[in-house]
Amino acid sequence: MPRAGLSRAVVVREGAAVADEVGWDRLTLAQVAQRLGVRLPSLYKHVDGLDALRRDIAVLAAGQLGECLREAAVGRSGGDALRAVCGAYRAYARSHPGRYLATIRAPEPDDADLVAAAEAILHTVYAVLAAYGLAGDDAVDATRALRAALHGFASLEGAGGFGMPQDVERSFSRMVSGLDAAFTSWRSNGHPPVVDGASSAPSHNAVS
Amino acid sequence: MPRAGLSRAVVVREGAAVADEVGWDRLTLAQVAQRLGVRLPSLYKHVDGLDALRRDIAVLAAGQLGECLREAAVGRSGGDALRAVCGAYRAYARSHPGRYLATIRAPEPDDADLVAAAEAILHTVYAVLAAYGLAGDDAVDATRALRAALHGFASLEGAGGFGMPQDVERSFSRMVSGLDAAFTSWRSNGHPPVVDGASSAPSHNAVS
DNA sequence: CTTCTTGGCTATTCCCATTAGCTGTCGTAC
DNA sequence: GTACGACAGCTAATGGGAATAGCCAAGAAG
Repeated sequence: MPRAGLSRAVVVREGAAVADEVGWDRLTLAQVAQRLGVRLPSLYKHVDGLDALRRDIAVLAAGQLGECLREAAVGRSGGDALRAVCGAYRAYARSHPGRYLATIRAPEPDDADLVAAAEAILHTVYAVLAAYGLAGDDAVDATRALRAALHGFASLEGAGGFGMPQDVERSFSRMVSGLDAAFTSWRSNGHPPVVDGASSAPSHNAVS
Repeated sequence: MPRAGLSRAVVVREGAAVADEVGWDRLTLAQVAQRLGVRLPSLYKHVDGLDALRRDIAVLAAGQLGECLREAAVGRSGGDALRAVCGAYRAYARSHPGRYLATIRAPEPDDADLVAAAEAILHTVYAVLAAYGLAGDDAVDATRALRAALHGFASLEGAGGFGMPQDVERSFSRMVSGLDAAFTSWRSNGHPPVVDGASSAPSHNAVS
């Protein structure tokens, strides 16, 4: 019975690799064990089951993503920084699709490590937005819009949702330009309430 | 052995309900069968397994979402229509979280029904964008940005990603206003390439 | 060398998806 | 009204993954 030299870090790293290759939702302990040349139950000596492994991968990924964003932002500001951060975000999502999806799940409030990693990302984003003169509630709204646009783009791209032949790079570049323009004139006035679909007209179809 | 009166439509409807309640990724044939008062293998008389059920739910959901968007857009134009459509999109995602996620997966090109449902949605979006004078490649880019923003917002909201106390309604309204402004001045010039995170600086961390 | 810790193992249980084959039911033809 | 055939739902069985319990040897500590 030669020792395999496992550790939590090794298992998590391999789990992240598996997630990137087969997809976040198809991540399986069996696959991780096989690739480590070990029987499945052995993993339980290092990780508390599949859910715990997912959480650990999320911590790893959030840390890596945060580091990528920080490196992209450093030394730049304004639209320059925004472009760099957006590009780094998309690059990470493309190169590590499994890890990337791991970063989306909201952390449990009592999960200190994951919360810290998420806050590091937020910190970089706030720094970028500060160059636009945004702070407080304005910054919160802008951050949400930025995250939505970036995550939506990365997520749809990863799911193969951009089927049309037009250049995806250009679409992304234009979206980022739109964000830049929006943040440049990001004032709190004149935002009429959005009409809710359900109340805008009686529904004839079977949506319950 | 009293007949349960099942049919493909009934199974798919119940599957959609289960997906909304327990989550798209936790959808299980066993749960659907139990709620229909039937043994699991009986479902195979109406549906070709779990993957096929997921596809059928996707068709159902895409049709419903498309109908909601169409109803929201009818009789409006410009920013008015944009607001209504965005609101309807988010309302659907909130009220049917499981079905909603089903609509994201890109349809197989040979899946006529699903492609048709997706194109119906696209048709409504194009109609809205036409009021901004957008067509051709401009419309494609704008559509991608719109879908990214809407999907990202809905997805993050559904995942509990907006943890801060600030009003989410207002954040959404402001994002839609940003889209409106962006589409109003959506010209094809002056979009410098986005800097890729990996090439912007040597990476010190272990991202592979 | 002895001892204790512990990493990896086998064995087992449970749950879900899937397939094979049986049987009772219901619509239909006569 | 009865016989028949299609078929809906069933039981049984297989395979795979997650998780737990308990064994046993490797390797460090003394």
